[in-house]
Amino acid sequence: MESTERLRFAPSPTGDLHVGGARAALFNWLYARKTGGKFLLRIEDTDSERSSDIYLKSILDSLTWLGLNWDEEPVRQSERSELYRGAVAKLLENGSAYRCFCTKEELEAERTGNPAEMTFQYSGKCRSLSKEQIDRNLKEGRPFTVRFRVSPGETSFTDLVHGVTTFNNDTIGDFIIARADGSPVYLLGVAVDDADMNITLVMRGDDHISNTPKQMMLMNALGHEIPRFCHLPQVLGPDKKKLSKRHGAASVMEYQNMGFLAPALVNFLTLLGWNPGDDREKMGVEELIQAFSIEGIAKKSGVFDLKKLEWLNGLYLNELPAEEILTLVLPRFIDEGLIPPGDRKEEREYLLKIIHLLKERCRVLPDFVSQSGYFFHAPETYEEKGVSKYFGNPQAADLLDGLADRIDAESVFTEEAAENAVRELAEKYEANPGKLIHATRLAVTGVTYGPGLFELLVLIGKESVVARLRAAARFIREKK
RNA sequence: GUCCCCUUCGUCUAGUGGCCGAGGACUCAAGGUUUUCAUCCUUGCAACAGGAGUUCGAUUCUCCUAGGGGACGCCA
Repeated sequence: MESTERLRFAPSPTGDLHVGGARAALFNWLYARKTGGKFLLRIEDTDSERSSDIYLKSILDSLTWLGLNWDEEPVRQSERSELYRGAVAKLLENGSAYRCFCTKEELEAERTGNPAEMTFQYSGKCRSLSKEQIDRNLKEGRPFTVRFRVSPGETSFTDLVHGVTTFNNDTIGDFIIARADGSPVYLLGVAVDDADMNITLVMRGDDHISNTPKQMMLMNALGHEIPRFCHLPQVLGPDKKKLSKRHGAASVMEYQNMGFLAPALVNFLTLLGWNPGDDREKMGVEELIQAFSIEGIAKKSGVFDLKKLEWLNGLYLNELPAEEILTLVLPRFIDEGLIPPGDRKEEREYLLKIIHLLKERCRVLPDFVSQSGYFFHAPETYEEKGVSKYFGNPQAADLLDGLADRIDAESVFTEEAAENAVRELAEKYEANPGKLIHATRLAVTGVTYGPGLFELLVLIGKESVVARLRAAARFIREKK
């Protein structure tokens, strides 16, 4: 059962965990868990300008929230500069790399030199500098970067989802592997670390396909074994462009805030670009691990369909015990000022009852808050289309007042009592019980939809119900 | 511009030469259930990018075209 498979997710802490990144992490994790291998984390923070620990923490928090636990201490590239320096020295020594003294300005000129061509490939100007020239430049203290010397030929690999992919090396310019300040650039870090961490399978977004030959060249030059590669399709926005903030929410944290459940997001993200081979849609994490396979990964990039996520989330929400929902929504009720801060037993019990009534009507967490205002205060307005439908009848005011009196006289206010009260009253006035039910709902909640009326009334309580019925009756009379 | 990748309903997808007059799911529409809404159930709308081949037979194989995406940085 124990396998030697080692996978990694390598985020760079320059922002919150992106949905696309999360999906890549998830696939790596699923495969590792499926095969009994290891899921490792590597923090690619070689760009000190843009990296920050705040984002690092945010990314780790999101991974944890999703349930993607990692196996070894995360590797931080910013802490391993000696390793990269050694690799650069080795490459310089064996002739695989060379110093490039071109300034940024010179390179810029090279680029804009032939705008029609748009070919951003380094000319190779410093490729064959003589030893004397190099020594002279060094002595003068001229800054330099280190470039990899791409040799002719072609580089090809068998991608686990795309099959054999081949690149002509002529189309790959000599690329920089170390900056003027000596720090390593992404390509070098990846090659060195994937080897050092004994990664057996590199699984990442397919926007990295064209980086693959470069990394292979580096690993070859360094004498490392080449891992297998598996490139995942991209996650797109509705406009078919890479998912980004423009599309609304692009980070895991935003979806968390929007009230989605982690298992629902995990389920949804797995199904985006992968399928079990049968018609299953709702799959728990264990089930996903069981069913996951590289063969099921799609080549085509997929559009993130928020509607489907909401549907799936609704399914998960529906089967979540009310107690757990309570823990999740309590802060939201407090934020909305519906209940005072703190966690008192009385409020918990009240909320629990509300959750029971609302549960199957909600798709995301905020729905619980937005649909339950009337459990805390009398409606301020009445839904317009309901008013014309149920409050238009001149008899309506009398009915509501009558119901208020009837309920007020009730000693124990139960669902049965409430139902009897409504039905008896309707009979007395020779009115349609359905009509009275609707009018009562509107009077008490202000809206025309919601949970069963009688359970609703009991939960709101006799006193409030009576007051609201009378207020509505007054509203109807004043309206005329 | 060069290179790489991709192309089945609006969206996620099944389909690996005949089982496809293309299946499922989300969305949408209609109906049923429900005191309302939601749930649930039923039904419906809706796709093989185009063109050449190969073959007795192409959604499935090959080529071309078109379209989309990605990469090309002292970012990752």
